[in-house]
Amino acid sequence: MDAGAARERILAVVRAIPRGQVAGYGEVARRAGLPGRARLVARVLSGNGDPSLPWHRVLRSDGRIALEPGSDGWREQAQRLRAEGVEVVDGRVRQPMAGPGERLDALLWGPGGEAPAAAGAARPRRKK
DNA sequence: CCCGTGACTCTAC
DNA sequence: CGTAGAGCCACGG
Repeated sequence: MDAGAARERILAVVRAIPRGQVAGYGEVARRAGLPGRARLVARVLSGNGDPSLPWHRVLRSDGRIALEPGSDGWREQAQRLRAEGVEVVDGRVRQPMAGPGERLDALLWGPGGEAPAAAGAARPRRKK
């Protein structure tokens, strides 16, 4: 698929995030059928330009806001989340996270056995 | 065409 | 919990 289609898919997934809930970049990418493109998601959000897009509901895999701490975007994202009832402490969303690969997704999108990220990640190396 | 950059992620220490 | 190292992707110089 071309980049344009991928972008649309990503935007669609982001728009589908329910109010008051959040999702990780990797999770969004996966749900958009683009495993391993978490970075692409970030790129799309950085230059979207759509005011109605709930970009603030997308966080890093560890629940932290991806933007530069203290920056305007950072503050705005935290504020928007709190406005939706999401607990944000020191740029981090309070969530009882499970293990890697499904910290945010499993809890937010349901227990429907999501496959572990394993994308863009360091592949199993055993060195030393 | 090579190289640096970044709203990313994961494994090791 | 924090840092360092290593993949991966799309883009711009």
